[in-house]
Amino acid sequence: MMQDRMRRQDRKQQLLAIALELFATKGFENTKISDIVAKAEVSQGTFYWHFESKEAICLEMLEAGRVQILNAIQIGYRTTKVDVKDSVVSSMNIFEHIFQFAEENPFLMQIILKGIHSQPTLQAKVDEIKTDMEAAFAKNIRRAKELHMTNEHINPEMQAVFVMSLLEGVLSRWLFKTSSSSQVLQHHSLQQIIEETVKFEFFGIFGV
Amino acid sequence: MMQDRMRRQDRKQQLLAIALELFATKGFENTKISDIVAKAEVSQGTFYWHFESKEAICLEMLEAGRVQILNAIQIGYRTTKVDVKDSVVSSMNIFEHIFQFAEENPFLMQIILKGIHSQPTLQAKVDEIKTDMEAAFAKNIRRAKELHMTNEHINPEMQAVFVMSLLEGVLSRWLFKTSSSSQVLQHHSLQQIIEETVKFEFFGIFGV
DNA sequence: TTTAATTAACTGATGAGTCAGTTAGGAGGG
DNA sequence: CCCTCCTAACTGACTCATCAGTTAATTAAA
Repeated sequence: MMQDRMRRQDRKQQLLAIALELFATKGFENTKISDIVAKAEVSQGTFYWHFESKEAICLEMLEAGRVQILNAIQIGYRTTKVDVKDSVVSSMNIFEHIFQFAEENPFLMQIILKGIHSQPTLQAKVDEIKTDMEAAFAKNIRRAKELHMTNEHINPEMQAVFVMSLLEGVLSRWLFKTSSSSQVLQHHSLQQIIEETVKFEFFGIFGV
Repeated sequence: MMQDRMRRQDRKQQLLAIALELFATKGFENTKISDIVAKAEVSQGTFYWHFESKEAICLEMLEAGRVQILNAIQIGYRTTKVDVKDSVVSSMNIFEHIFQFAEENPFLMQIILKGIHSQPTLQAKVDEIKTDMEAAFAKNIRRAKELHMTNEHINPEMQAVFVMSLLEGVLSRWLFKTSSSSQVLQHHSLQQIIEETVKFEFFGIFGV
């Protein structure tokens, strides 16, 4: 038929976008190349003209996502903190940016949060992204410690693990609204969720 | 060959144990029925005499695991709390029991933490287990609130989300030692990890 | 002699990746 | 402005390995 021939990059982007959506909604294993090409209305050969393999397209979109996410976090960090209040505000900013990013890129975030445990190479890439995010948090906490805004005895790397865990858990439950688990977050606005999470991050269960 | 014919339950348990290990280490998708029966040194037909399908064996072992986990949590709860200190100690107990359980049942915990996102039915079962765990946490926090040991304004269900997120994150990083991500926990004893986590749970980043 | 437990060879669907051929559309020459 | 010619982009039917699940025959034990 060949009614709409595209420029190389356009078709590639189209296939990447479709694959991203299908991988996120149906899962990597349950997405056939034939599903992707059907949605793009091209033949299977076209897919393999643009991409080496099923793994290759996934790796490419994860790498693109990694860059985007780190960028979103960096933006959130652009605040000079001098006291506890600033620190809380800064943390809120980061969470807000990440949640906003997740809202704009739900498919990417779903893939990262679920992982692709059946494919070691792909899971390694997912882990790389998570590690990068955690490192960004650690850096921020280290800075807060240097400014004597936290307890002297804390280990920033360990606190980063806690913060990252918190983020992953809350983001998952917020993003996978369909899931039967944890309807709690449905009754709260995004702003409330972020506020409560950051409050917990700083003051724990006993609150302020 | 038929050198060792077993009683029904014995063979079933053997296959369940082997499947559990393989599903945890190689993943559900990457484990063939032929892998399972090879390790058990029986033929493929034997597998299907004991189990309806690959999904069925997995569902059965998840249900068995669910019962065990909830039991482990209940044990941890057997403390009467009257003040903040008791509450912290109780929380430590629960975490200790769960970590101990995870140490004794690493394969089960690995499956639950990773999820089986490619199989909706199985993932639903995993979600069920997580929801049950979260509900157990919520119950404990609700009790603490009733005893006026927490801020009046907290939402126990939401706090449970935070605690569960914390647990999932820390447990994953502790259990998947091989993973390149988060070497931090390697430098700490289990006791230290639990202590730090519970401290964060109650007092947040600013510590005591 | 019955039946619970097992075997080994089989089927059938599935889906990633291949390949020989086809066509749109732009570059360059006349 | 038209006519080649080239090749990037594309087609669709094909291959081939893989693996969940089946079945008819066989055997240990009660």
